[in-house]
Amino acid sequence: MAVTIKDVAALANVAPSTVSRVIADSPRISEETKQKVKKAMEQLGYHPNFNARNLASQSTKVLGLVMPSSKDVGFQNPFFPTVLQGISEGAQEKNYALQMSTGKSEKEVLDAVIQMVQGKRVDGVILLYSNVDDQVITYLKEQRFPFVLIGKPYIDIEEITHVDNDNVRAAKEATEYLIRYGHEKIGFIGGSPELMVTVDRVTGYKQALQNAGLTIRKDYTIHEEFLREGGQGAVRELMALEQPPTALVVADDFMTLGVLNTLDELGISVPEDISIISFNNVLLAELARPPLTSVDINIFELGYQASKNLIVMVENNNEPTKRLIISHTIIERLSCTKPNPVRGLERN
Amino acid sequence: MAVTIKDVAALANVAPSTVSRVIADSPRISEETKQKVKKAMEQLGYHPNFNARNLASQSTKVLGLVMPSSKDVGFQNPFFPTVLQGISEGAQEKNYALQMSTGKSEKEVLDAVIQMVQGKRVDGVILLYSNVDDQVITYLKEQRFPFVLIGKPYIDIEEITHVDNDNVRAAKEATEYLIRYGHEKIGFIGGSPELMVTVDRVTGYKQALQNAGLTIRKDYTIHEEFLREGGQGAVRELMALEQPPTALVVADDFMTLGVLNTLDELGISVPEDISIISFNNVLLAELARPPLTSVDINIFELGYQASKNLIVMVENNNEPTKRLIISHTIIERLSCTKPNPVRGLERN
DNA sequence: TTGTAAGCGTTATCAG
DNA sequence: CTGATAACGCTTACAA
Repeated sequence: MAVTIKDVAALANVAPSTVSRVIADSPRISEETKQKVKKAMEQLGYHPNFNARNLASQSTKVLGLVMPSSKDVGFQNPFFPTVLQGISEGAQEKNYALQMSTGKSEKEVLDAVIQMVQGKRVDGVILLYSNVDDQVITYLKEQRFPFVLIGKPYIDIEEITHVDNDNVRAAKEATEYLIRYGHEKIGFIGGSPELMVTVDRVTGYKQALQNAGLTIRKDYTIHEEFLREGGQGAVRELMALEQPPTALVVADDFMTLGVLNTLDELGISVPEDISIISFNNVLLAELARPPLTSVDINIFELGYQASKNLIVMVENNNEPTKRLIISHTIIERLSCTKPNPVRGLERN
Repeated sequence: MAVTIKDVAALANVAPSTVSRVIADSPRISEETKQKVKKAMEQLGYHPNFNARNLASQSTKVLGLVMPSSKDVGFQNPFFPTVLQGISEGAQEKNYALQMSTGKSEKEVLDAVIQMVQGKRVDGVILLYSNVDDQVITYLKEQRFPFVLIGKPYIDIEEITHVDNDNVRAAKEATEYLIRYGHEKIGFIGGSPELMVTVDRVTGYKQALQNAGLTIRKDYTIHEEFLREGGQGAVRELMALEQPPTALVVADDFMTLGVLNTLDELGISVPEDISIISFNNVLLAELARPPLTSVDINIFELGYQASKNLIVMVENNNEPTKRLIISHTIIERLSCTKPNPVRGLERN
């Protein structure tokens, strides 16, 4: 059917192995035949068959991507397209392809991963999320299969290569940013406490309060099951307190959108009545009303470093496990200002 | 290294070919040996090697996904995660895997596709976008390689299997919806006129106006290069007209977010001063302020049907080209109401 | 520097 | 119904 290495060999008057060497850009081959072969490949429009190559070389030049189960609303988070871009760029640079594995349930996801790995479809795997007590991680470790996690592992942190932000520091700085504005009653709204990001960000938030000598009120920290309905009640509760916060740290831009809505319904305006700083700095942050002051966590870079490093792990066997910390920056926009004294007293 | 078909054969006391038949669930094989072999596979923890299988069978059970070049802002549109979910589900049902191809420029994307196809990495391809004069389509057609397009092709519409909405009807209905509220001055904001979606939606918008006997004003139709800065100027211009529209048809929820912002800056409120109906009904539409009345185009289904149909094309050679139209529905929320008579006069 | 030949793990074609 | 055996297209010792 298609043109194979043999056809090229025949046309160039060399052995198939020579052609193979040219493809691999082997050093020990004369410039002359190299050119001759290349010309023949050109002429015939030759493209190597990956399946054959993979089979022979026992590797695929493909990275597997494990997404959260698709029923997860988090899937809709603009975080994913961006991290994908980063991964994709890192992979492309080294000529790796990307294979996605998804599933409707956690079990389906695990099965898909097993197929990928055992079927030798991929050389390594990137996990785009991390659940508590994750089966996939357990499996991958047990198989000693190369993988990197984007985010922070729950367990065996020293044994799992991962790329993450310093989320506690980021949250600490975000909170301090509000404190510098003079806020003392600062609330925290985050996602499921089962997510490490949430845990880290709450920690940082509390550290900042503590350092500043502010009291940490338990009723100031709430967890919504990610936006939508969830947000409504939570924010309402928070604002109905006798001493409602004058500023909010919200763990995710997308979530902030929901918070903004509820606030609007309550007739509370941002930043006049309440300041908000949030996280991730996705395109949305810029488009929100008001534009959000947000901690840019460099999503693209998270993905880029993940694939970059996975590839070294794959290519140099026995790479040490690493922890890569991506930097963050606070992007100032219009959602923060000084506390409103009037509003602060209003309910005393 | 790993356990192969031979090991299974040895343990089960049959020939490798028999094992292969069991895997393929061949009908002509005794229930007895089938069980025997299955037990052996179980016992050894056997998993077929896809590379070997692909090589021998000349097919991969993998579908290729072609995304727009990643520098494209459109990449950030929440449209993608959703359509991916649909594609993924259709693929999973038939045990197909998904391989992504991306690139920073159009050329890189084309190269990636060529690699996929020539390298026999995939059995078919799904295009998640369609550019005018697209190289990828040209290439795929020329190779007679199975592919389906999500959206509407620019050319050779009868020869390209695609799944799309009836965007002109959808836009017509959306516009009529506004007309029914009593609006007569209706503007249209859409993306690049190089995109078929935009073209179709403008067409539908104009049809509705015409049918209703309303004049089609040229200065009422504007195209922004997708949100952000673009939106600003355009919306301002529109609202600065002597007779500014009292309602807007906006071609994309994400874009509407930008429009909403500019409107807010201008002190124009939705829907009191101006009504807006938009398209896609992504999660964002629900979260916007006010919640957006939006045409639900069934994004998931677009993806689902795309992979479903691509798989039949791949498996039954010579399937006829099809055009699949996915239904749409207007989801009413709070961004539309009757025209505000006061505002209408204000500038006369 | 280049050629020969033995795999890589399956599937597919024939026989039996 | 099952077993040999030849592909599939490429890589990689081992020779030359």
